[in-house]
Parts: sequence; C-alpha cells; structure tokens
Amino acid sequence: MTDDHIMTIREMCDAFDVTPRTLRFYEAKELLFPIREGQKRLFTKRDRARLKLILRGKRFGFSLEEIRQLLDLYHMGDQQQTQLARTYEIAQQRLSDMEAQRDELNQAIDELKEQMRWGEKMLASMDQNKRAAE
Amino acid sequence: MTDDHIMTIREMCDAFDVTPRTLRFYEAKELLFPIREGQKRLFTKRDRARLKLILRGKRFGFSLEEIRQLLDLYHMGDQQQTQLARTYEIAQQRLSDMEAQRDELNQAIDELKEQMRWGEKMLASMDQNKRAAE
DNA sequence: CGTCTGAGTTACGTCAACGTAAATTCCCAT
DNA sequence: ATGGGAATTTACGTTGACGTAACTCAGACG
Repeated sequence: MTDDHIMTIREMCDAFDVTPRTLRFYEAKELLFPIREGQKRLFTKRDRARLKLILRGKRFGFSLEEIRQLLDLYHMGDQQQTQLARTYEIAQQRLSDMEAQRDELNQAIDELKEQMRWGEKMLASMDQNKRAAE
Repeated sequence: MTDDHIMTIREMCDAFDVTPRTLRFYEAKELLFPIREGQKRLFTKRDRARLKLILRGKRFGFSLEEIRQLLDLYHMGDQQQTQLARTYEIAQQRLSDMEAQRDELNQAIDELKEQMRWGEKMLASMDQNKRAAE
C-alpha cells in the first residue's frame, strides 16, 4: 500500500504545499514527530494525518498552540471520555468566536457599503459639476 | 461653538477611548497632526474628524497604512475627481476582500459544524458503551 | 577526489500596532 | 521652593508564524 509510505521532507512539502521551515517549525512546536533516521526526518502516515489536521485547524482559525492541544487530546490514551468532551468544548468555543467574527464582518461590510453609496453620489454630483463647467 | 474646541491629549483619550500612546503613534505614522504648543499636543476639530475616520477604518479592517493613504487622498487639494475615484476603488477592493473573507469563514464554520456532529456521535456512542459496561 | 544537491542546525529578522518602562520636563498650587 | 500630577521623549518588549541567512554534513555522481 502507498498508505504506510514514508516520506522525506521534500515529498511532504510538495504534497502539502508547505516549506521545510514550516515542517521543522511544527516539529519544534511539538505538532509533528517525524522519525529521525540519522540526521534526516522521515514522515509517516501518522504525520500526514496530523499535518492534515493542522492545516485544517489553521483554516478554522485555530492558533498552532490550540491545535497542539487538540492533537494532544485527540491522540491520547484510551480514557477519552473527558478528553473528547474537552475537545468538543474547545471546538464549540471556537465556533462561537468564529460566528461572532463573521457577524462583525457582516456589519462592517454593511457599513462600508453605506459609505460607498455616499461615495457614489459624491462622484455622480462631481461628474455633473465637471460637465457643467465645460 | 464647542465645535472648534481644542482638546488636550487626555480629553482626546477620554472622548475616543484610546491611549496617549495610540495618539502619539498615529502622529508618528502621520495619521494625525496635532498643533504643538510648546511641548504639548493640541487636537483640533480636524484631528477629531481624522481620528473618527481612522477608528472607523480600523473597524473596516483597513491597516493604518491603508487608512493613511485614504486620508491623504481624502484631504488633498481640489481636483479630487481622480483622487476620490481612487479612494472608491480601494474601498471597493477592500469590500470584496472582506466578502471573500466572510465566505471563507462561513465555509470553515460549516466544516467545523460537520466535524462536531462527528464529535457528538462519538460522544453519544461512547456514552452508551460506558453505560453498557456498568 | 572534487563538487553538487539536499538536508540539517542555529539564530537573527520580519510585520502590526501598540504596551511599557525610564528618565525628563512642565506648570501649578501650597 | 517644593511637591505633585500631566505630558513628553526614547527605546526596548510583545505576539505568531514562519522567512532568511550562514554554515555544516552526508551521500551521489562523474
């Protein structure tokens, strides 16, 4: 299977469109744990899964630290009752944050549109004045 | 009139809920131009108008640099045809950016909700297992 | 054997918008 | 004159997520 394929840092970068720096940075932040064969890093299926979650987390607006905590909870032991519930809590919190953010954004958009209607009228009247002056 | 009232930095801070540091910072960035009487800064109606626009701009998600450019265009000379049109352009660009951002956010929210339904099922089934094990 | 490539480490740089601390100066009231 | 309370300047600190040198090391190739 290509499933347990072990990848070099370059393969990872190409596969996920990130830089080597990013992968090393994530390792330093304990988000990834590639195998160290000699000097080189080797990334397994596990790392790919984690990276996939990391990138998704970033799309969701989680910070790397939050993502690390979520990954820790996720890949931890077997009494995941409280853990998973906690994960769920964090995600729920994040969700309401995001919805609030969206609402703010919508409001800002509305205000800006209002401003721009103003600008339109301005432009139109100035255009008239301009033609009247010719 | 209270309109051409000249305000100290403290009055400004109280009126707009910002810190002195912020006002000095804006001056350093050439967003504000308070009168310098001796050592002190005195803020006029013009400064209040600009600050109002600055804070509004921030709510819209403009960077200070963008706001500075907009203010420069806005308060500039008298052939504002092109200038105002440019301002309008920039605002329009910013608007579409914001809408794109909102759409991304909405998508992320949807995805996250999907994940969380997963989490719910997980929790529910684990809860069943738990009770079955008692 | 030389060198080229790819990977590695270390560590400082970046960007935004201020916060914060230290030292100084200013005017005013006691 | 002497505090006391503003305001000032200068300049380093903060946060997050990497970018970007600079230098070393290990195989592979011709």
